[in-house]
Amino acid sequence: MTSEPNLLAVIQRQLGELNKSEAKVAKAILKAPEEATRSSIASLAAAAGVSEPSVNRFCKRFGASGFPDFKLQLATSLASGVKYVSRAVEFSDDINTFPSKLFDNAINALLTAKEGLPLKAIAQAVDQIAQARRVYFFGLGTSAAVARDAEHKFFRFNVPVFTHEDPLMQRMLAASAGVGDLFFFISHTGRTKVLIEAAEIARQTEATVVSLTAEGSPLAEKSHCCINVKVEEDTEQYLPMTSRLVQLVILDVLATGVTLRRGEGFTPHLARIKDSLKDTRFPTS
Amino acid sequence: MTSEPNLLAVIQRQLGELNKSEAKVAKAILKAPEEATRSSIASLAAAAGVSEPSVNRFCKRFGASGFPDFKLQLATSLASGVKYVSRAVEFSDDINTFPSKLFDNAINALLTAKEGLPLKAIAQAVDQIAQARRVYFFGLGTSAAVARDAEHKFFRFNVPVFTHEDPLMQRMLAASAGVGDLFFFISHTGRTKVLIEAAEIARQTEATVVSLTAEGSPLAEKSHCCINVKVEEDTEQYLPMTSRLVQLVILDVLATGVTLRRGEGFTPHLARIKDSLKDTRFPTS
DNA sequence: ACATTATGTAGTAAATTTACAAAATTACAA
DNA sequence: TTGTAATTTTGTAAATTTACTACATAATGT
Repeated sequence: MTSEPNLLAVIQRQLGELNKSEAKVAKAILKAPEEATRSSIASLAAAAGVSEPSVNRFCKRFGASGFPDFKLQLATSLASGVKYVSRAVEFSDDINTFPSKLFDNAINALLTAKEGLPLKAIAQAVDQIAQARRVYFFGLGTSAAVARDAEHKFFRFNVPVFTHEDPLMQRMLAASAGVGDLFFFISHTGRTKVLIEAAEIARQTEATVVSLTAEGSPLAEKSHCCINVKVEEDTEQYLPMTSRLVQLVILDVLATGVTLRRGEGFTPHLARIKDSLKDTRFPTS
Repeated sequence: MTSEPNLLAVIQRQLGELNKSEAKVAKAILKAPEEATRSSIASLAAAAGVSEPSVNRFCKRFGASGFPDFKLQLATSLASGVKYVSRAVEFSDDINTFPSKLFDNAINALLTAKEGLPLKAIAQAVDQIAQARRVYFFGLGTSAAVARDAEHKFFRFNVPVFTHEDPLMQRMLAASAGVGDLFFFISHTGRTKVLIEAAEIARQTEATVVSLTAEGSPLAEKSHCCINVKVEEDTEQYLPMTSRLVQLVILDVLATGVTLRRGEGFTPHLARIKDSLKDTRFPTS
């Protein structure tokens, strides 16, 4: 399978090297690519003002086996290239439009994050968490909720986890850290002063510092291991919505990674925790 | 433009409602989707063991104008890179496979949720939150973290918000509620006893009870307004991962809804809060 | 003016769709 | 239950649309 990233770009680039009728076809496609994927060879030929075989030859020139194959490649190219463009919510939006927009943005953020996952850093973090004697999840503001979620999740893996939203507690805990302690900092911007200070303090001990934050940020620089999240979010104008979703999924990934490392023998332990919750719930009818 | 984001997920979901030969076609496609986009109607019919018109009817059932159009939609759907059907992580997975699986599952959950958004309930909830004198977000376990996130978010809208993870506090607050108070319960299963009890207590006062939980659950029944989340998650075997993501986005939707109701005049207020955080961060270099 | 390349015409093969008939399923009454 | 009518489902065959090939003509360059 050809892994050309964007067929349209390729066509655009080769425009000069094409002969007259091929160029006509190219222009017609570049003008209305979506439409081209839906039209027949006859209608595209008409739109370009050339004959059908010319269109066919054009397709073959670009590596397709024929017109249908070309349409397919074009469609895939359009889908992966355009994706869902993040759309900002406007004041003119109503109940029928803005919820979908927010969902689209969320989905888009996850798609983007998935493509650029820092697998190496993740694997390293999994190792460090699995080996840690104690894990502290620290975050502030929105990231505090993420830290809380992480606590719940990792707790089930028999890892002694702690969370604190209070910056002073975070500092004190960081100061009294030692070998086997792991400090996991969560921050979208990586620029929150008090959090960076706590990381700095932890760094002066023998503890391990891991962070889930923006690449190249002050927080990232203080860390032994940094998991970079690439989420383009206009934090200046809007509240952080999508970044914390990505953070949560990455924490799921880390938790899952730790479980996988433990192997199948660990599942009974999870089942036991599950059972302990049984009596707190009404049974399913 | 058809706004179906993921054709394969739709097919997967409707599998039960299809008749025999349509189901055969569906299975053949789900088994080898990539191949289906490249094959002719004849070969796909052969692969599925049905006649050509059956394949054609199948395509039309899913909103396509015919087989070629269907192939196109399928191709676009595949191009987005999401592996449609939620796939469980296996112990044989490694760092290269399981992170993508988790992301795919998360994306899928959001896609599915987006399709079946209970807009009416959401609009109603927005109304009630906007009118409330005080809003309490209650959740336990994983949902406590979601409640905490909601608190952070709504706080910015000048709505007096409160969260408590302690079931006893939740009961006491519920008991002393009055007109203008709104209790927002968050629970994936809707079957957590102590939470339902708190909802029951709140219901006996003049407060409004809203819940974000499973349809038809005991908690939903106690509520004036229930936002149903349709997330098929094997909570018995795995930990809830995707449901809380959906919950978070829905809370974003609610918060956005409240902002939109307030109108443009409210933006300065948000800007002020934003500014108050300025000094806590290192400036961007 | 010749060779070469480019383009179009017309015919052919293939693929898709439609119309209709047979088969299977369901609903209902005896 | 069992048989029968109504309905739905499925397949066959013909019609139509679509794409491709071979060849002829036109354009271009030498």
